[in-house]
Amino acid sequence: MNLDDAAARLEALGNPTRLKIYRTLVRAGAEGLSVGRLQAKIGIAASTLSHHLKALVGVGLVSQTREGTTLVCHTNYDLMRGLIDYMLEECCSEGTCVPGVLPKEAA
Amino acid sequence: MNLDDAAARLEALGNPTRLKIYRTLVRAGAEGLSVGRLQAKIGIAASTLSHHLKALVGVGLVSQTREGTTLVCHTNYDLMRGLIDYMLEECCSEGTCVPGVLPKEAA
DNA sequence: TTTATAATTCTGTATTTCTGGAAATACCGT
DNA sequence: ACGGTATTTCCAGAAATACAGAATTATAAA
Repeated sequence: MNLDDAAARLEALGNPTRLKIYRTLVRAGAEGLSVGRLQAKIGIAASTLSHHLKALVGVGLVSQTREGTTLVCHTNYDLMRGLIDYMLEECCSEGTCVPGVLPKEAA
Repeated sequence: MNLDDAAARLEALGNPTRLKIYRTLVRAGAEGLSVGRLQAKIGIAASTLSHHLKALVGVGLVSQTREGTTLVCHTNYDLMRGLIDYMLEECCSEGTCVPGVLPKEAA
């Protein structure tokens, strides 16, 4: 993952409403959650939720599968793990965050 | 760390310029980097850099100590570690991201 | 084809963000 | 106090974001 992709994903998560959406989807587990159920849980206008979901889907953190008229949303664990790895490798240093993790381009 | 604080910090890192600033500071190591040296490395206007630094300092990810006329910037590893822990605990689930990590409010 | 449900897109408004030049401030040496 | 270097604040414009009501599309059932 490069810096721009990481920044885009951090930005997507860097909004309280979107972070809440993402966390709610994580807690829904493997079966995911439909947009409608998500709206009921979060309590925001459908159009607003749709915009936020579009942002999360756009950076790959969330994926959607259609089941009839309903759209089911899932979190993409691999991508989240990749993002966390990026932060550990690029934004931590010399074991100060996690023992054994070294920056790739250390001085 | 609560959701709003996490979101604020993710937002601070969710800008390519600020993420680059943060990563540059991490790579500078324990001695940190002055604002001037940072500007030379990043190559943006001083006022722009100052705005971005203010954002990073505001959420606690970066701290500054004055040494004469120069301001030296340091990353706050503890806070970054706390942010990563938040993501692992709240945004991953059932060992899918990291084995052994469970959400606090699992169904 | 009509009806109903689910979700998105359209539209508009208010607010915020990003950027950097110019001016102001902070600190130090003389 | 003065001069010089370092950094911030002030200001403004362009662009992006957040929000939500209204209209539209997508899908399925009758």
